[in-house]
Amino acid sequence: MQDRPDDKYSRILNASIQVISEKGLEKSSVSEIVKKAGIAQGTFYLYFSSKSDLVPAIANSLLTKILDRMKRKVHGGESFWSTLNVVINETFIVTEEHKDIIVLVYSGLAVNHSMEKWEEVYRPYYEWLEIEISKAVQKEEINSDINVKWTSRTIINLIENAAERYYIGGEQDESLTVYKEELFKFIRKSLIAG
Amino acid sequence: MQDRPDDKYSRILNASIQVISEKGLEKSSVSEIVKKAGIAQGTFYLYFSSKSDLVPAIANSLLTKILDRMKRKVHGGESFWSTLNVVINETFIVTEEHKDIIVLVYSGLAVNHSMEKWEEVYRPYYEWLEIEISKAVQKEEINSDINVKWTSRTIINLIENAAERYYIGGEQDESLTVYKEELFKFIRKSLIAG
Amino acid sequence: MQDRPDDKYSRILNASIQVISEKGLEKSSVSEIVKKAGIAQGTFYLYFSSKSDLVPAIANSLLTKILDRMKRKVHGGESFWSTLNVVINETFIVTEEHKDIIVLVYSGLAVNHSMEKWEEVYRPYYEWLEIEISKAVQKEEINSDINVKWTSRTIINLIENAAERYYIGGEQDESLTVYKEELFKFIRKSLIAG
Amino acid sequence: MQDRPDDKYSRILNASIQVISEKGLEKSSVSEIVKKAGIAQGTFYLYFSSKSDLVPAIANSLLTKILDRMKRKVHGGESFWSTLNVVINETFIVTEEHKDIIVLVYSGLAVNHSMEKWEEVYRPYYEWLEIEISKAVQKEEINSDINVKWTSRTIINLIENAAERYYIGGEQDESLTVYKEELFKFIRKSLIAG
DNA sequence: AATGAATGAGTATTCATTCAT
DNA sequence: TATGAATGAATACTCATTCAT
Repeated sequence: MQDRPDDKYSRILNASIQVISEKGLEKSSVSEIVKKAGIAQGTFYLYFSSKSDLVPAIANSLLTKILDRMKRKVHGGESFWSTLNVVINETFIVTEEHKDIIVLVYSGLAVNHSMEKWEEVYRPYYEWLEIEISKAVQKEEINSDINVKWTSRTIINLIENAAERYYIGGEQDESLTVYKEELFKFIRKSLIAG
Repeated sequence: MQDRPDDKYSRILNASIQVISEKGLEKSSVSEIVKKAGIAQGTFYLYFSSKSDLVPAIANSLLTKILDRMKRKVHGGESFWSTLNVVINETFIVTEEHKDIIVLVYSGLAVNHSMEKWEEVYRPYYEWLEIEISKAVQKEEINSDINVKWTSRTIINLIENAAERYYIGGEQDESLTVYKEELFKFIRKSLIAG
Repeated sequence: MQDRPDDKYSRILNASIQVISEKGLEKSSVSEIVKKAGIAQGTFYLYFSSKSDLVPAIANSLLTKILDRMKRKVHGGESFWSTLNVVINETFIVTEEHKDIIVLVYSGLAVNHSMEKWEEVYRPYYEWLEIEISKAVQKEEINSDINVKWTSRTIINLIENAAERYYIGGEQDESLTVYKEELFKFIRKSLIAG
Repeated sequence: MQDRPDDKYSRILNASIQVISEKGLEKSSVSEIVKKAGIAQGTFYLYFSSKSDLVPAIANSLLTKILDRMKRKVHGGESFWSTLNVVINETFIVTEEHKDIIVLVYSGLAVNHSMEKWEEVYRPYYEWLEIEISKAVQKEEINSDINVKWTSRTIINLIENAAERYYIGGEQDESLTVYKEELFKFIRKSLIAG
């Protein structure tokens, strides 16, 4: 992972996302990825130490994208409930766009027993929400009797799971709006002072 | 999958769980599984159509186990909150016991694009909780203003995720008791009438 | 091979011909053959000692069929040239009917290094034509200056090859009638006294 | 197939011919071939797409060899009968030398349903003889009342078959010289004007 | 004679990775 | 940096054959 991926790095990453979206990780070969990226076989290993090194890079890329979108929509003055809606909406949008690869991202790290990577990749996202929650506690929008860290992670997982179930699991009995409202209500009731 | 797995089927399944727990699915070989099961290579294919056919079978085995444990502890007279505690406790117990394979189960089905299997395997569990929730609604223990089906699935996912984060993600900043209480409170607040 | 194949033997043989015609020998499995024959796996080995034992049996079946057809059309009084036409016609008819398996028969025996079987299977056919040729020599229809045994085998091979080239090799530039006439002329010129 | 096979291609091809001559195609393993060729397993697949891809390559190699030998002995001034003798002699020589693999070549293409390859491989040989026959027709050495294309193919098949029967089928009742003379006479009588 | 569950040897092919250029 | 030819380890799966019933 590099902060400023040069051209080749990005080309590999994008080619990976395309190929892996189509065939899944196991059935994707490095040779197909480099072919799509337009580089030589050996060049791959100048940017990634192995094929499985792609997974955290993809995860990072996607989570960075999600977090950037959220930050761009949240400016600081609004209520926490507005922020929560942003989190829900953006998660659903990105999950829909990347549904073929997002399961890999959400779970693939775990499957490969690389928990440290998982933690590392998710940390900025978790921490950003922790801050938002803390501010909401201070503003007394939500109950002070909660564990901020635990709540941050639980909410993120809850929203991700709901989006997955909706787009990937095919749980589309209701309209998207109703589905997201149900989710919003569920979380809100848990958090509000009462 | 068979309701009454005969001896060979069970031996393969148990051997698979052992081997896959140790090495993960990809690094587990059929030859190692059959060696541990004490059967011939070809016999494997009389009971499973392929190596990946093991995943839903293991998932089914684990979920059946969890559900059986829950049903044994829930008798019908108790409050929903008591039932919810059983669900939380049993999920945490089985997750701890099978933590090396449970991520595979929760995510492997999705990764292999076998959503139908996922739905099929989870259905009895989802439906059982739906009934419990419906009863609680009738008893006015929980808010009638909820979508029972959606709530059932969300609660199960929420609890599974929390247990995973605790045992697999290493999110053990607090005592298990406190952690589970946090979870119970979070769900309870979402459900109670108010 | 049995002179009076009982019911099961015939069912296996016919199933083999069907399956092998479709997929070729190597890709045909005993399990598929027995399935089509409607018998148990083990029963196959009561009638054939191995899978490759099928090839000479099929060859024998086909050559017996060809020879029977020829004998039925040749009664003894006609000229050798009439007999030659029968041989050509019947070879072409059976080659067309069994084109998917006949290459296997003509060459498969040789490929499996089982020359003795080949000789054994072809012998009745070769010998029948030797007798016809000898009679033609005596009737001074054909040149006495030939090696009867060699000629018999050469003619049979020549006709078989021409039929193969026509139906299997796709050498169908001309009409079938013209093609067979070319063949007839070629052989006749070689044989006639002059 | 390449016109200028590089070193590795040739080494694989020669190793294949040796191994397959000994054990036949089915019982020859790629691992044995690469071992004999002194290259890595994977390298095989850089030059041949599969094991069965060897068959047309071997066929091409052998037919090229036969045709080269013939062309070297035929200079253009001689009579067609001299050329025919060259064709017979060289076919017998190469058949003897490669008797363990030549049946595979003559029949393997056909067995594998790869008629196009067969046609492609044989074409230069067929065409060369067509030209020789045409010249003989012009010189009035042979009957003008023949189909040149058909005759070319028939003669080649006839000679190949005779050589096979002699060396592989064990049809060695007479001396080689007498056997070849019988063959020469048979063809000559068919062709000469009369 | 017939069965069919069980066997286990056998192998083509893939592909991540390396390294000489 | 970049290449891509070469490597060779690694394995799921097939299927002819057996044998207890």
